[in-house]
Order: sequence, then C-alpha cells, then structure tokens
Amino acid sequence: MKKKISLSSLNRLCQIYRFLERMIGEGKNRISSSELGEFLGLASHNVRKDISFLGEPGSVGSGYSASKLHDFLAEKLQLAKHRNVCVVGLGRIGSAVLAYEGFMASGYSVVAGFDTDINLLDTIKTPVKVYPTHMIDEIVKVKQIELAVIAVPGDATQNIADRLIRAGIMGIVNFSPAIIRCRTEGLFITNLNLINEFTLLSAQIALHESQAMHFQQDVKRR
Amino acid sequence: MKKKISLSSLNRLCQIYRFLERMIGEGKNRISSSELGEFLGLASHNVRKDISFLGEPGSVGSGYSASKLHDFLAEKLQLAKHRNVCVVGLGRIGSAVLAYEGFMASGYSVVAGFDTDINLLDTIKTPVKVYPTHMIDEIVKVKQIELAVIAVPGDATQNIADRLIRAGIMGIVNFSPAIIRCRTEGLFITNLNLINEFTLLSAQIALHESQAMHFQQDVKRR
DNA sequence: ACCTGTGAATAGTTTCACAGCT
DNA sequence: AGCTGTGAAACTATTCACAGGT
Repeated sequence: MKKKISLSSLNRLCQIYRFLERMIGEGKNRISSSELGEFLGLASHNVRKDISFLGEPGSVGSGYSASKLHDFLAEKLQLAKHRNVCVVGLGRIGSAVLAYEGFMASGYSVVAGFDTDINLLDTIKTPVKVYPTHMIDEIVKVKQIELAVIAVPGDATQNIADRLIRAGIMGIVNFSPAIIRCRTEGLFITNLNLINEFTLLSAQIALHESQAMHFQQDVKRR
Repeated sequence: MKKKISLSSLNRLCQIYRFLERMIGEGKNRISSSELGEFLGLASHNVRKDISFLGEPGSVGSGYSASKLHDFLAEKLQLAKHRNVCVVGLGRIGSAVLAYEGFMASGYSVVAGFDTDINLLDTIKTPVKVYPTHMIDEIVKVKQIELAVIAVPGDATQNIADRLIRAGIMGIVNFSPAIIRCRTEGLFITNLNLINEFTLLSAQIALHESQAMHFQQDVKRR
C-alpha cells in the first residue's frame, strides 16, 4: 500500500503548486529545489522529499521544469479540478469573501451565499445568488457545491456545519471562533480564527522574550 | 535550560485558554483533561502533556479548576497582556477586520488602519483612525502597536511587511497570497490565505477519494 | 558542476502506562 | 473510582549524505 502523505507535506506541495503557477505566468520554466525552497522558506531537501512522495516527476538530473512539475502536481492531487464554493453568514467577513473575484483564477467559484437574515438577503448587493440558510441542503446539492466558508457567529457554527455536512459538503473553512465537532469520514475542516491567531502570536512573543524560540513558522492547528 | 515548547502544543494551549474563558463565563469551574480534550478534539494525554510543559498548575488529583488553569496559562504565556493591532490594506477583508468589535473582549484593540489610497481614507466610515501607509512607522511607534493584519494585494505584501517590521511590529497575520520572506529574530508570522486553504482542502478530498487519509486536522503551515 | 531521489540518521511529537494524589 | 503528571515507548517528520543522472 502507498505510504500516507503527511498533512504538512501536502500543504507544502499546495504552496509549491501555486508558486509554480506564478512562475509560469512570469515565463520562467526551469527551477531547482533550492530555488523553490528559497521562495517558500523551506530546505531544498524538504522540497525534494515532498515531491518524491508522489513519485518520480520526470526531470531527474537538472532542476524541474516548472510546467511539468505543475502538471504532475495537478494530476496527483487533482488540483486542476474546478470546485464550487458557498459562503454561509453574510456579515462583514462573509460578504468580503463573497465579493472577492480572485478565486476564479485558481479554479474556485463562489456560487451561493447563505444567511438567516431575510432583510439582509434582500438588500445585499452581490453578483452571487444568496439564499436563506434553510435552503442549504437543496442548493448545495443542486449547484454541486463541495467547499464551504463559514462566517457565522460562534453559537450558530455547529448547527450550520451540521447542515452543510448533511448536504454533502466535503471541505469547510471555518472563520468562526467555535470549533466544529464532527467525525464524518472524508470531511476536511480548516479553522481560521483571528482571535486564536492573535493569541498564538502573543504567546510566541511572550515566550520569545524570555527564552529563545523559533519563528516564522506556522502551526499544526486543531 | 527549560525545554522549548512546540508550536503545535502552544497553539493547543491557546485554544484551551479561550475555551476556559467560555466555560468560566458559563459558570462551570471544574473540568478534567478528558472533557477538555473532548471539546477541542484532542486526546486527554495530549491535553495533560501540553499543560504540564508549563509546569505544575496546582490541581493534582481531581480535574482542573477552570479559573486556576486559566490564570496559570495567562501568566505563563502572558495572555492577559493587552495588545494593540493595526490593519494594513482597507479593501473588503481589511475593512471587515477593522470594523469587527469582537477583539476587545479578548484583549486586542484595533487602533489604526492604513491604506495607500487617499480617497479611500477620506470616504471610509469607521470608528478606527486611518492613515496613509507612509505613516506606518510613525503611528506604529506612537500607538505602541505590536500586531498587524496585512490585507493588501500580493505584490504589495513584502513592501508593507518590511515597513511594519522596521517599525517594530512583533506579530503579523497575513491574509495576502504572497509569502513574506524575512529572517528577523523575534518576529512571528501567520499566513491565512483562502486560496491556499481551498487548494489544501481539495488535495485532501482528492487523496481521500483514493486512499484513506486522516481528517479534521489542521496543518503546520509556513 | 550542479541537480534529483532516496535510504539512513537525527530530531521531534504523540501515545502509552502507571505511580501517586484526592 | 477517577484524576493528574510524567518517564518511556512508539511513531512521525525532517535533515543529512551520497549514488547516480544530465
């Protein structure tokens, strides 16, 4: 059986993938593991190890071809697949995400917004269609939405998450401070909570001020 | 010399800290490591190990006192310290963060916003004072700002980060897609980029569809 | 000369298991 | 009976070092 790839490793590969896109856009095509590492703040070993987890990408002897490596990653990780996204909770953060046009270029379309506040749904100005939350199940299925952004207040989070999961969502980015409890196989969640991030930065700063700590490295969250 | 705490561990401790706040708010005071773990999705061993990294918190034999543990963490990680925050880039995400009132309760005050667009600075409606970016150095020092949120377009990120760092900022939450390159000792950075998160979720979903993968776990980023 | 891919070594983190306290 | 704190074991990830390719 194939060895399971680590999440850290997978995350680095995703960054490499996006970085390669940028490089290709700039017309550069040959790149070495140390240059890649340089840009992403990783050791060249680490870059090579991560890439070789997925198998031999082709260019053995002298750096990678950016486009070949890009396509290799796209195929192995299915990154070329276009996915539909919805946003639940159209407060300030939710509507900012809803209005952001930059996802398209990377293969994600925000195709629906949800909120419980009917007045808000009436008055909001956005090119994306918006619906009341009780329609989550229906719309997620009809529009084949696979990813969701949750930006509702903490006490509504679990409820919204449950609905999304029941509707068949496969990935959630959770901006709310509440932690989502769930044991659904094949569902992936990322928690991005600003207060938590501030708290962690504070703790790092405080600890650094007494003892030495490493820095510039992000966390294995939960 | 004191053993260095891991970033993952530190992050869990910060979550525990915030969770304890909620518990105390609800009037509950006694809690066991397994209950804590239950809520945060961790094993009870893990919770105890993390806590005991910081030393003996007091309540040995029968669960923790929520308030004692809270104060213990606050002291060890300096989490009671109030910190000032600024937001650079007042587009949709930046202004959403600027307008969010929820930070105060956790000890963070957003005290300044910055943008290069002078017209925007004139027209924006916010209780927080806003300034042109060339004033970053001055304002950060005068207002004793320690944390910054960067929400500018990718190509401006490095420049803004450099200014903030020169002004003496100690922690950055970076919402932009660009990775900040810097080797300043004692500076901590968290990258929260939605496209990256979507990409990672996609990759997890794709891999899960063939082989089995673990889930619901966040990443050691970079 | 410079590069990748990879086994082996090192370092780090998590889980186990249990002594000791309440 | 049920809990914590912790050394030791198991596991995981990263770094090294080098054979082999271009």
